[in-house]
Amino acid sequence: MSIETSPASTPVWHHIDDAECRRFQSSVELVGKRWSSGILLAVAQGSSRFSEIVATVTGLSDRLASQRLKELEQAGLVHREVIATTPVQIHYSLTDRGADLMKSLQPLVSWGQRWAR
Amino acid sequence: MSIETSPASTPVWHHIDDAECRRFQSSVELVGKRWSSGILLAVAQGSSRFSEIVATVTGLSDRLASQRLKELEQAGLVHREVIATTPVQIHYSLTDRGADLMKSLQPLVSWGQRWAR
DNA sequence: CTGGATCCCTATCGATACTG
DNA sequence: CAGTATCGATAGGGATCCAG
Repeated sequence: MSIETSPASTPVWHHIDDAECRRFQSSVELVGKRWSSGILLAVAQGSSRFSEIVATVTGLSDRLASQRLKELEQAGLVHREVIATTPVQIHYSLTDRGADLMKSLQPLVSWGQRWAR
Repeated sequence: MSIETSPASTPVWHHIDDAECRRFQSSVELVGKRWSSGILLAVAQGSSRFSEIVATVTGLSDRLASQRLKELEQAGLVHREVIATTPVQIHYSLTDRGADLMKSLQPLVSWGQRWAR
């Protein structure tokens, strides 16, 4: 699956693979869910504790933070580590997969810059 | 706003700009909405007529196609052209901005390939 | 501190029917 | 052909309270 734009021409579709298409779609839908990108950015930034993430992402509630983190963990993007202190500490971090995703999202950031109004 | 991963280390946050962050978030949320990516891919592929898009994107209904296309048009990603024939024909195409978006999404496709299970 | 459970409200969806 | 209108069902979200 790839898309190319030749100069002064229309985009061209080169190859479609259904499974790949679904993977792409589910990825972009997860990341596109409300708060997901904010949480990923916060974690990428260095926020590791639950309350830290909630504080970093403006407007994010406990409930949604919990829910999204669970989804992101299930998707293998975020790693959850329990540290047996009292009280218990939880550390969140990006998995390799998650970190690679963030790098793959960088062109999208640049796109936003290029076309800023 | 940029994210980097140094070898064998954790991702590093270099710079945050709130406006840029919101732009990024709203972009990814629009593209991440159900059917959006499918529609964009269909149009990038060459589907230009309304019914063609609906037929190309499996499971997409008239109503949602209409709604998403309106959103994508408002976001400046898709161009809608009315051709005064009888009956009237509508042609959809990617704007330059939309085509550039699709190119910026390519690393995400590659990411999906790299981490396919 | 890190969430889980509940309530309740709104947005969104799919299906169906209809129009210029 | 290219949508719009309407409706009931469902999912998502905020607020609040509670627990290990």
